[in-house]
Amino acid sequence: MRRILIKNLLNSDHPQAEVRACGWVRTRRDAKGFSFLEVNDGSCLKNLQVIVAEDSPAFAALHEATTGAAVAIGGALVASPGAGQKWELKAAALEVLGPADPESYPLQKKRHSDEFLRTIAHLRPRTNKYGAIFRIRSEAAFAVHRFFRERGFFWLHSPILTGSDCEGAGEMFRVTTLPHAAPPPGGEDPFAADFFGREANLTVSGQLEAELFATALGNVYTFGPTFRAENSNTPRHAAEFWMIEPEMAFADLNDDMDLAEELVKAMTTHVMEHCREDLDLFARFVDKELMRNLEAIAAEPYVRLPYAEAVAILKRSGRAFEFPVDFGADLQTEHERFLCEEHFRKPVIVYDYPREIKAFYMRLNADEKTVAAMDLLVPRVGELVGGSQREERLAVLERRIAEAGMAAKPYWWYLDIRRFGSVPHAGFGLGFERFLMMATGVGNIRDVIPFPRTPKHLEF
RNA sequence: UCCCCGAUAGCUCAAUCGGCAGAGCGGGUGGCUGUUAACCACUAGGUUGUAGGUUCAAGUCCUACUCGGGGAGCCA
Repeated sequence: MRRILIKNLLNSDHPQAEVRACGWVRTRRDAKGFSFLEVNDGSCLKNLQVIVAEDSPAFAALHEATTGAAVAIGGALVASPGAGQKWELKAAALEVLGPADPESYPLQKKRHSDEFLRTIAHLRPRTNKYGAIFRIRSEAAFAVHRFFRERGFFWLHSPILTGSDCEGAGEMFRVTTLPHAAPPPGGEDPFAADFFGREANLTVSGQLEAELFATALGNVYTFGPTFRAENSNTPRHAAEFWMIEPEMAFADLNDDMDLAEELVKAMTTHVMEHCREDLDLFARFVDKELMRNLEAIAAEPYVRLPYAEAVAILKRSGRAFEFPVDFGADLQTEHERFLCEEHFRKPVIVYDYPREIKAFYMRLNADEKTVAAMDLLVPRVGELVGGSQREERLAVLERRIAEAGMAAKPYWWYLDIRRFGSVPHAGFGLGFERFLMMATGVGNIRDVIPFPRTPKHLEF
């Protein structure tokens, strides 16, 4: 008999005489004459309550059905006389597919700390909280694709391996097939004997490739893993993380801010509509304010604030910041938090940053002092989105590359786009894990990605 | 990379001034006619992160290291 997902059994609108359910035992409660098994198959947060009576053939295997064991149960889905669940499964047959030694199985019914669960990341999805996180993660990814598809964007598979060593988004991971022990002789090209015959790295961003395709397909987005070899040790950074990077042709900074706001709202709304039960767990145990915050993020317009005004607000605040606020200096974490958590109490988009503190490819504004860049800041998470209108004027871009002290030659293809049919275009990057932190209230990026990669951590 | 805090049973934590290392949960055994973070009784479980030092005596004080957490920088 084919198994039925527990999610579907629990949503049944009628009793069923013969069903088969499979899953992992969360806990067993023995009474005189029968036992209750709580079985979870990952299809939803809730467990299926299974009744195993002493006089049932299922009883023989019960002693092995301990916490963590994989079981298959055949029986009748009947209305539960007890409070707390609508349906329960009266077992006629019980098979323990994979036992779990209760002495050494590390998960117990009671709450574990996130720190401990990180050390058993292979088992943590079997807990309520992590099961919920990764169901939400899957649904949020679906929301991304749905959002862009509905708007005529094409999903661009930007490369993971890249030959450009100068994307300016942070330290890169080197990719090589050369043996460790054989450093190339001095003077020669150290990469000549390597797989690609030149330096290769893992991508830090698909933006440049997305720009190329935006000038052909119009509107595109990338959604995949990116890699940064920064020695960042914070709850908001990982060496491998997923990023969503849309790029629009014939678009300016206002279009860019509109798109970012719409995307965050659509992802939030989608998760609220499709992950109600899982989100509830976070609203109850992780962040009491969660639902109210998400409703505001999904519905209220975001503040749009030129950088110069942000600086003025911070100066007027009378707040003693650890780092002084001044035009020309980048906003510090404490400044960003003040703006969106205390002053406005909602998401804030800061735009038109001083040119000196932003990347070379951002479009120079008419004032020649600022660039058309924007950051979307959200309470608790900080920078969720960073984007800009791109510099489409060849001469200006070449000047900016020179000013940044960079060589123009490796960018020949990037500059070609400005030579042939150049158009105004804009895009941004949204950190997928940071969105998940915002959506669930989880405070550490390592807990919203299945197998976190951070400095000195590559287990699993 | 810098600053701060921490590490005691499988997990979460206690241990007063430096003086016998404990509890809850989890595990095991038994009990209980419907439980649902079940309940009741009994029970096993420890090189106090590692290495050194001070002391009659160190979980407790000192030094170094390892690991974990928080904050900062870098960013998404």
